[in-house]
Amino acid sequence: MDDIYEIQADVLRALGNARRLEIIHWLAQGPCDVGTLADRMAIAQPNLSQHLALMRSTGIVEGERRGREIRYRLIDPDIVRACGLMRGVIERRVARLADATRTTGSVPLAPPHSTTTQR
Amino acid sequence: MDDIYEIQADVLRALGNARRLEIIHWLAQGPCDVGTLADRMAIAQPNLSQHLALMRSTGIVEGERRGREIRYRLIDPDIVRACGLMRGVIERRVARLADATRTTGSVPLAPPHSTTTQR
DNA sequence: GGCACTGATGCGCATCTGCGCATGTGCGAG
DNA sequence: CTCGCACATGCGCAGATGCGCATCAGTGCC
Repeated sequence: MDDIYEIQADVLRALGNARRLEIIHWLAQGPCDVGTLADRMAIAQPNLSQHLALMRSTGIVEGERRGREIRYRLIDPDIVRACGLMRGVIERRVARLADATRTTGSVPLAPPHSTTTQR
Repeated sequence: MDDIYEIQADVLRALGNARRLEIIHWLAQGPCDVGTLADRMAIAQPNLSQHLALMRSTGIVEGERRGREIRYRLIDPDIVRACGLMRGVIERRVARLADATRTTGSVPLAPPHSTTTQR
């Protein structure tokens, strides 16, 4: 009755990856097969398939056979809306950071966990 | 100009954890100090501090000293809205799964990656 | 000053993730 | 039936995550 958090965390973890966010970005513009997606994203096909498998298992996307290709599509449009909200949050945060940096002349918070400079 | 996905992934990863979702749940009902939060969540204080530090570094929460306590609060209310959208997505998915299971008598998808039965 | 309290940080460990790589599987064409 | 194409899956490894534990740091009070 409370492990709804676990499930929600699974979905959010499935979204917490730049590659998968890019997948959502492309699928938000309409269904697409794996090959085309791999081509657009410049990503290895097995790697893409792994991401798609994960997103399938969490109920974010689903695939349907079309001849020998498989067309993937987003299941729930609210995923895109939620991502849009998140994006707004980020833009506001960046603006806030830029503002604080401009007025104080230094970075206000988060010395550890660089956040942006990863990988 | 495209690593906005990286930043967004950082935030979503920061939300992709049941403990941190619970933190958001409590903070959504008003600011709270660490001790009270640790008490409500039945979690070790150092562990809670680590979660809070991560959420601080991603700009989800912020803390302010109040005497010798520190009151944490959510920075952007849209985080809660996004989580609400996610919750709707999940409820719809669960309903869809239950429906498919009832009509077909078996689980329709995701044999691997059990999703719910982790840890 | 010393002390108690509140919170943050460092360390070590088990586990999970993401990737490249090789290989397996389902489909259509000949 | 066999071949080639489109995806999926298994394996192994480097790096990241979450936790318990001990310890450090800031604050108020005596």
